[in-house]
Amino acid sequence: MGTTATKPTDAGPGRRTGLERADVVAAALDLVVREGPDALTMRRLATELDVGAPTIYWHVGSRDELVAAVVRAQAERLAGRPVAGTTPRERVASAALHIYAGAIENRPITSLAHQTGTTSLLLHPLEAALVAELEAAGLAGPACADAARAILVVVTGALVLALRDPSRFPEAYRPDVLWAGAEAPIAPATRAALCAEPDIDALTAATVRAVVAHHVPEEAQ
Amino acid sequence: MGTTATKPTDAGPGRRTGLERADVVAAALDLVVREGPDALTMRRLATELDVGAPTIYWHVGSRDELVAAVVRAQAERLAGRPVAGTTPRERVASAALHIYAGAIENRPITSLAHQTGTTSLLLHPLEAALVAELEAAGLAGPACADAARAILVVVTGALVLALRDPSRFPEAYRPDVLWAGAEAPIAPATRAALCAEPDIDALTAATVRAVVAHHVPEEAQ
DNA sequence: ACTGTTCGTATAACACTGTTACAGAGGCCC
DNA sequence: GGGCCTCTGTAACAGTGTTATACGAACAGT
Repeated sequence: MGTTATKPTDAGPGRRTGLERADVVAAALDLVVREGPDALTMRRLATELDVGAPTIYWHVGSRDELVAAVVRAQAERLAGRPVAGTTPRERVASAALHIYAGAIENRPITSLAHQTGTTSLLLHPLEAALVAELEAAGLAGPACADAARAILVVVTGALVLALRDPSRFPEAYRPDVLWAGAEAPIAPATRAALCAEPDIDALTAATVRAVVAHHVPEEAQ
Repeated sequence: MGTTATKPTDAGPGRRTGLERADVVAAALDLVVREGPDALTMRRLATELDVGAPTIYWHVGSRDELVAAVVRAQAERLAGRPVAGTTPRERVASAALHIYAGAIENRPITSLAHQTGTTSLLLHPLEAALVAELEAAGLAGPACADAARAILVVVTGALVLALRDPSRFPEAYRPDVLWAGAEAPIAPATRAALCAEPDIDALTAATVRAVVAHHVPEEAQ
């Protein structure tokens, strides 16, 4: 009789699930998209994949590495968008705003990148697309790199502003409350404008265009 | 004999330490400055104050509130710096760069603000100083608020860039490695410039000035 | 067919984290 | 004295990232 039958069960130390690193990263990305950055827990992800926690570690090494891989995966998904516009300035601004929009649309992953300090990883494709357009516009070398970085700075700052969640800190520290109670002598109209919720998309677009105009020469005509 | 002598010991549930909320916040700020944002643990802070962990909660409510208070305290420390320059543009740019410099000098707290999404709390004094200078330059209402926010976006983005720590993500994702291996057709000079470590201070100063020039009219003379 | 090595996985634990339930002293007011 | 409020300690809960260990399955060599 089969004392220890060793039946081909699908649970136990020896079973192979055919899991690969890419599968783990994909599942992690999916989990973050579905349930937000805080849901990305090693045990939670392991459960999602019907696997034990150490298996995750075997495949991806550590949580930091996993997050970096997830952010990179998202960055590559964002990279494909076509650039619009006819003049060099329009095309450069378009490249910048596309990635901004893509990051906004996928809030959870962008937040994850922020929390872990990997924003620059997420935005790397933006830099690449920018560099391509900037070189097409005639820039090269350090001038080109500086222009790309300046635009990147604006997009990064805009993302921080757009993704901030005032519900996380206490009532008294909400921006509008802060402005309403500021003792500095501010004109009433200005104070009201500061208390109101900003139109971040418009602000971003205008600021990006200003910085682009500062670096990209106007088209010769 | 004193069976339960209740000697005036300085340990036990009933003792008063004279601790106040402000002390807790100050100790937390000090701890972060000395040992970095990750050292700010409720138990660690409690040990630092020679007190039990629940005492911290009694005074500050939760970690989120504590962090917000710490960031606010740092923000107020940053607010005092005098603004330099004679023309309105110079003065506005000076106010922005002062806070940028202050945030850079206190990396740990700035990182803490970043990780917890309270950057806008840290930068609020910047906004206030900016608004004062912008109004002095003749701006008011929405135009003034937009200008302040645009400049704030640049400073925020610059801080993210300046504080990123490449040692946190794996070798293959370091910016220079990424650029060296990018398959896009980039001119060699540009590629070299992208691989090099950027001069973030100079980049920030130039970008701030560009955005300031976009919002603040040139001085009538 | 037998071995031995490598791969991939599970169980169980460690050292943490934020947070809270509870109890109990000390001071205050009546 | 009694009662209340303030503050504090002990102990725990549920959760985190991570690792030591063991163990089965697949493959390689003879």
